[in-house]
Amino acid sequence: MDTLMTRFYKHYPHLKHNKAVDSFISKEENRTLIEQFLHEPNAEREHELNEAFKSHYFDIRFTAYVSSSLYFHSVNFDKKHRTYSERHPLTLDKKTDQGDGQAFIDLVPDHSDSLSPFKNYSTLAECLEDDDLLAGYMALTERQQRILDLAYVQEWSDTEIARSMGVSQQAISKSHKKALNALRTLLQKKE
DNA sequence: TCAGCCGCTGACACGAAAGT
DNA sequence: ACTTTCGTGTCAGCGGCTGA
Repeated sequence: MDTLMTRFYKHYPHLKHNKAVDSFISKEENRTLIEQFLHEPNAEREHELNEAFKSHYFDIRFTAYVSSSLYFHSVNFDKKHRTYSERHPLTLDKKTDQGDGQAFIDLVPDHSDSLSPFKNYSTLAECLEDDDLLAGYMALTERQQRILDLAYVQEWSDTEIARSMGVSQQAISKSHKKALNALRTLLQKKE
């Protein structure tokens, strides 16, 4: 590798310390091209080498362009978002008169624990009001019904359901999805 | 940036029930 | 008896999210 670079820079001393050239040489396929050119220099091989370098240089510039575009786009987005929020604060985002820096939103009690619509039920059958949906639910296997009950009434994760049923999370995920697909198919047929 | 957790998916296997 | 279909299982791998 060292000898290759020494020989290469002997041909092109002006390219020494050029980062683009260094990264070009670091690639195995490019080293092979250089090796071939140095071993038997001719116009065809030089052209091949030049084309490979052009392609490599384009990649570098393209990556840099995309990277800087993403950076500036996100910075601009953040600036616009902040400016808009400051000019048009939502009622709940406004500061209170208390002088403690609190916003109205901070005074709203969090009732998220009691938001579950099925808190007072133990199975989906007890709370489904749509007849078609209920019929679809009843057509599922007992196991699938059980999984839907735990997932939507008790709000358990697949992992928790799996643990309680003594099977893997993947098995629950699969049955869960299958049950939903069965329900969807049944409802589509009814429409 | 990385590790851990969670959920999803594909591949493959097995047993039971239904169909031929 | 054999084949097909269905429900269910595991394993491996991937991606998204989150907290350290």
